[in-house]
Amino acid sequence: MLKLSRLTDYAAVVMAQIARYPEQAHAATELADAVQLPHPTVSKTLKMLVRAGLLESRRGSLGGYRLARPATSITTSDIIGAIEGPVAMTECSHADGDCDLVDTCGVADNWQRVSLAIRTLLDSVTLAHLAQESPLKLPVQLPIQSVTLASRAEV
Amino acid sequence: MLKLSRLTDYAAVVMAQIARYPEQAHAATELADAVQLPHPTVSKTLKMLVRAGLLESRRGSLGGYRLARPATSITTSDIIGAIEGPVAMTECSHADGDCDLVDTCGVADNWQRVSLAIRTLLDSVTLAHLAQESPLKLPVQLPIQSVTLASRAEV
DNA sequence: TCGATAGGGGACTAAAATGGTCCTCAATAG
DNA sequence: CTATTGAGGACCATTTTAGTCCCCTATCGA
Repeated sequence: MLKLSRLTDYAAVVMAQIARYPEQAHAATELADAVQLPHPTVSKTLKMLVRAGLLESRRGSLGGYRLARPATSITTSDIIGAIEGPVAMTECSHADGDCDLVDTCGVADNWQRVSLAIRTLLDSVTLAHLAQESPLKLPVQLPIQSVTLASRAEV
Repeated sequence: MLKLSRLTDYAAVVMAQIARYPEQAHAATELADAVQLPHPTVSKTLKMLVRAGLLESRRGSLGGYRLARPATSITTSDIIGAIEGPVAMTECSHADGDCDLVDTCGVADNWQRVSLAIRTLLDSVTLAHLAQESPLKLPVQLPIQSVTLASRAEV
């Protein structure tokens, strides 16, 4: 299904929630409540986001989480990467490719390109986009159409 | 990581192998050998591809597998779908969305759009592309860049 | 200085998905 | 009739994922 893990999903929701009120610090409890998810799980997710450098945390009574940088410069790719590790469709599409089938496979190169295209796409959608109430309809969808035509025409 | 399952990877490799010699029928054993993967696993993969309607099979001594339609009209999306089920990034991005968090989530719409964009991308890359020895360098990659600009400019 | 409020780190478990193997049955060609 | 080749499904081992919990540390304010 090429699906995101559930935690990644949570991460996106939580990040979006924070992004909507960037000024204040958000406690894990508060977020869990706002988002209707069990506190320990949300907490775990938040920790991962901190470790990835997307959130900053502050302990103590007035503590909580806030964005480490503006929502416009946090990408979906960053969020996915924070929870699942770097985006890579196939074994061999990360740098230290150690797939011993490269010879017989004959598909590696092209997969890597597809992978790259997806990464680029995910890089182009920011947290600011996600957090927007109004859906980002055309901006993403329309230009993609031209890709379809372009690459189809090539063959 | 947003990774394909290993079986999907195998499927792509095997399909590409078949696509390179579309005239003949390919026995599972032959394919397993060509691709350097254990026979039972390859066999399983082939069965799945048949059930998804991407391959046609024929039993008996001169039997084997061949493409159900030309390589140009089989997409990577089809292949992924055959093994992992329909491409959908989030729980709620398939039709029968039954996520009870839609209200508090506030991100669903946009994820669905990202999902759609990826699906569109995967639809635009065909088996013929994959099977090509020479990588499809620019066709896919360049137009995507314009997506980046387009959607960034929008926010 | 103390205590209440928050997060940090990591261990641990249960459940599910994945990968891989195997066995028996059915179809086809010669 | 027999050798070949796929269909279908059971089965198991391993890994991944999700979720919980506990104990420690930092910060604020009384």
